[in-house]
Amino acid sequence: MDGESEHIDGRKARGNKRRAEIIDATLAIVTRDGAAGVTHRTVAKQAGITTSLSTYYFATLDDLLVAALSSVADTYTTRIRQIIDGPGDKLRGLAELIAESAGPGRERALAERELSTLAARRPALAPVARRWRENVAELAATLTDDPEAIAALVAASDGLCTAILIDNAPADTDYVRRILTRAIHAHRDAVVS
Amino acid sequence: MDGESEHIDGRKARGNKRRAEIIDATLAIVTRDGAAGVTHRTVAKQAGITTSLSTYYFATLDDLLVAALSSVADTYTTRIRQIIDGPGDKLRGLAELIAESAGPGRERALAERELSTLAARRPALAPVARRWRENVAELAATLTDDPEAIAALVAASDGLCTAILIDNAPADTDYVRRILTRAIHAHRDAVVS
DNA sequence: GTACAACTAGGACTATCGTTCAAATACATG
DNA sequence: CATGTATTTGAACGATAGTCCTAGTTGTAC
Repeated sequence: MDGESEHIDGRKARGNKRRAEIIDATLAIVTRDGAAGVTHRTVAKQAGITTSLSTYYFATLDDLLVAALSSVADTYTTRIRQIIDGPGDKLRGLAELIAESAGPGRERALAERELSTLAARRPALAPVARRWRENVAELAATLTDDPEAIAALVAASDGLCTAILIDNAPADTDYVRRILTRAIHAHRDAVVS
Repeated sequence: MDGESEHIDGRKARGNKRRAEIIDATLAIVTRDGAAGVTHRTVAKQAGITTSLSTYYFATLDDLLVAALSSVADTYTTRIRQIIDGPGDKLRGLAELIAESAGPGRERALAERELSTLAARRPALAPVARRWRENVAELAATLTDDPEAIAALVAASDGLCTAILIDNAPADTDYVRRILTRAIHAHRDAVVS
């Protein structure tokens, strides 16, 4: 709550490596057992360290969850920014990113969703959880000026991820791209009715 | 797993009232503290009963969570079916339902999302969690034959709920309806590019 | 080397968890 | 009333949780 919370985050150089290890272990746990499985003990065992060492770097479990969610969000932010700044078909890039949730990226996407849901309860997680949506919105903003089209694309992206994760929906890139396109490019005539 | 699991579910008439009370208490807990806050003890205290009575009706915590999620899903199923069978503008009805997530229905929608996310881990919850999407798809099927349009509407509905719950996005009914319309009614020309 | 801060280990304290159990109570049926 | 079943209680067991504490180790600046 107060300024004292930094005295743990800002250790020295060597400690940051440990921090990263602990965060990775946390994500492995979220991946395998869900956010509910994250405890100082399980994380420590996963990381091959003692329990107290985990509390040394993350005084409370919340600190640890915030750090883990931030790490996942950073990964997605980087990926989307590559798509935005890249030369190719941005919608297709986004579609590929989404479609990954069905394959190798499933566990990571699941972890992200789990932590995002957690964010609805813990204010500290909220701003981090919002980043994914903001990034997609930014990508959409390069394709259209219509704010509703942007909102539609963000909603479609999120809904498609859910469909893939929860519903095991088909995750063909072209298919995903067509649905994304549908959201962002709608004729005015069609919208009226 | 075996047939023995029914010997608790199918008590007598009086017991079903208790069951309903316990489920309501569970939803109240999920609403207030999230799914992680659901324990036999917290539920029992919320319901004003003893802990062992909660285990009497729901032998395991999973049983209780399944029952709670089923209860929420039933509510939504009923609402959507009213919209489908009703006379009015179905898309508007859906938009109203979604927009409710910002107001009085927020807690309930949050509970549903929380339990749905849980479903990704617990197979017992998965079929129940799928119902909401199937219902929306059924509604969409009354408006179009295009399977991609149906998928797009389901994705948009889900994404809009998320936006409202996590992002505190605007929840104006007309606004929501316009975005839904955009998903289901897209011109072929627009889709191409 | 000495001193000081960063880091690590191991254990302990208290709390709460899921679940079980034997005993009590309520209720219906005879 | 008697009897059996459904319901309810209160307590308990073993397991695990978050967090804290003390002592030991490592690394670095002087």
